[in-house]
Amino acid sequence: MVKSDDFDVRQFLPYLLNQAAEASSLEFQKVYKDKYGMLRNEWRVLFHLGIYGQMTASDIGARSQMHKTKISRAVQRLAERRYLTRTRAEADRRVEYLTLTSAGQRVYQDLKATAAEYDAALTDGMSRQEAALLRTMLERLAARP
Amino acid sequence: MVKSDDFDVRQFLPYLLNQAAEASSLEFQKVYKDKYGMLRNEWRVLFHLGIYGQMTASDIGARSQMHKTKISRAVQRLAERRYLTRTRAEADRRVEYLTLTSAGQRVYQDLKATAAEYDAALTDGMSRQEAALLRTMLERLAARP
DNA sequence: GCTTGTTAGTTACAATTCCAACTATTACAT
DNA sequence: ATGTAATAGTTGGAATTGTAACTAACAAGC
Repeated sequence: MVKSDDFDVRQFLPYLLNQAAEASSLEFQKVYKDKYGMLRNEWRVLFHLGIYGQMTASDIGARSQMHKTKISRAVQRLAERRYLTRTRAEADRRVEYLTLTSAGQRVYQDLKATAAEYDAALTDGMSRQEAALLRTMLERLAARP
Repeated sequence: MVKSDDFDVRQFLPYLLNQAAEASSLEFQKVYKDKYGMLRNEWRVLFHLGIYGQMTASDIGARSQMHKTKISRAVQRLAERRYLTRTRAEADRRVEYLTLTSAGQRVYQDLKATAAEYDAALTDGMSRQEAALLRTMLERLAARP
């Protein structure tokens, strides 16, 4: 049983997380949006493919927690821009393998470099331990069912 | 200059923040959504009024970083449900003072109690220092311009 | 008084997202 | 083999959000 009288909702973790997430996303969004006309879901799909190489849409879903309709639409737009190619699996023709084109690879590398810089700026005031602890806690929070 | 070769985008702070924020929001959303048919922006407006008492829409905007159209629409819906009342300011008739009705107060108290419990569950694995540090870092990240 | 500029809040329309239903294909059990 | 269920991914329409333009009221300078 928790007393709510002395609980300050301003300290509510989901609220703080959303504020921090929105603030930091908005700034980085400028990069992939203004430079490449991409949406957040497209950037996410792109970077999953950049990290893991060839994947199916459901692989991405499993890794990213993104809903399959978001993935489907992001993949469509990335395919239109020729950042990735889709290949039907011979063994199971429901499945499509997604692979970055070399143009897609280049965009990924560029965005990754910018992300690295921006991440460094975000963790600027923190000690190395603090930054590491923050990431660990965020991962734990994201993973909880 | 940051080397991006050894930067793992999976550790990218905006990404982790979004994952954690989405995961934790989704669970709490069930409460205000299923129980009171509210959207996230409405819950946010409600809890600002719960904390600070009477406020104007722009007060809420300044505190919450929410865009004014979000606030405007959230206020409309909360007013329809009779969770708040709007009063024109005599001195400056552009301004409206927003105040929770007693029904709104009750909803706020209930949601606040649930939030307290949920927050306790989220910080369950953490030490008191870790939780405090996390909140501080999130506040800093949210506040950066 | 009359411009010109600013601020509070709303509205319109386009872009996104959500949700549920859908197609196509495979798996599995009888 | 045949009916039933499960899975991969797509699509349509409703709900929500974003963006920019808008109204109304105030403020300041002339």
